Amino acid sequence: MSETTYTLDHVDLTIIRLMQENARINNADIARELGMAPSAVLERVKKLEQKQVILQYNAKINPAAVNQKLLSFIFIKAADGIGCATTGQALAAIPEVQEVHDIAGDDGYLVKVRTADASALVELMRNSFAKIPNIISTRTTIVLETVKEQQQVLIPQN
Amino acid sequence: MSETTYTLDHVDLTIIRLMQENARINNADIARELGMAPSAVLERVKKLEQKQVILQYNAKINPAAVNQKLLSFIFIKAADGIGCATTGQALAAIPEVQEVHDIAGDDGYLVKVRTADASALVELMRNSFAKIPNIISTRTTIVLETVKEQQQVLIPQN
DNA sequence: GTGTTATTTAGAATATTATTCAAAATGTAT
DNA sequence: ATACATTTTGAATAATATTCTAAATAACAC
Repeated sequence: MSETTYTLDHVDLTIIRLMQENARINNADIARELGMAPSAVLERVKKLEQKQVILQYNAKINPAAVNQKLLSFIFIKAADGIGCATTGQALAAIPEVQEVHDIAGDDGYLVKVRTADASALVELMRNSFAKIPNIISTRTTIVLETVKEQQQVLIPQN
Repeated sequence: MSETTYTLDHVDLTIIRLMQENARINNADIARELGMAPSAVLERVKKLEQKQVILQYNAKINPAAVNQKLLSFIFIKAADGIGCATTGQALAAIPEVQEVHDIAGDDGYLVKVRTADASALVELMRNSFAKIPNIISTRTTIVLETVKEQQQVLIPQN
């Protein structure tokens, strides 16, 4: 047990909903919202962490503040065999790469990358991407403006 | 003052680095790492929040645990005029839409969407996307497997 | 350089919050 | 209904955040 099938009740869902919006909310505030004791909330949170429902708590940093102003998506065609994840792994190892998705269609990956600017992107592609053997081709899409970017998932009400 | 240009020193960067990985880290632990007093760390954190360097604290929820197993990227071609952000706004208003990026090239948006499954995606496109006037065409890419998905930004060492 | 002012930090005191734990309550299965 | 397991409560305790004043440091004018 303990991984895929863990049924979340109303209490769990409320906790998740609140913590998604503010990971530093305290147990008393959650407890108030739910009409239960803080210690019980703590138990729930611990269980949610253990069951890997809550994966991590992270601070969302303004990319511009740390000089990562350019966001790009890169489609990568790879010569990997079926089920061979080498290229994906190599891409994931690059710190500037935030996301690597194996996509349906043309044996490809969709990669999300943050760099300071266009020249830093070029440099990254020359230095890091070019070193990955199985990459056949890349197609880069530059983001002009991000209208919305949230990590939060839609939580059912129940 | 207070928005774009706020220079981050070594202390700020260390705080950011630690909080990115664990938003619930306590001030004493940060202080220990930095060799300074917890109260001083608190001041720094407050300032980083105020300056919008730290934007939010959020819990990363396992999408599968809340029945959002399908991740898709959708390219959307829109008939918006230059600088007209209506379509982007409309897309951003959809709860299943996690990201909306205005991309260079073909007057388009790249949208990241989470749904329970393929039929829920179809339903979402019929019900929500189809109601947005300026959308000319869409091209959907289904994610088979996510190799990496992090929100964390690369922090310079300084 | 000196003096002046503003900003940051340290450290102790206090307020909040997390955590523990035993007992009560609730749920589950037989 | 009984037995067993799980969850919750509420009070006690531990840990942490927060406040505040004085000291230290930095920034700046002269």
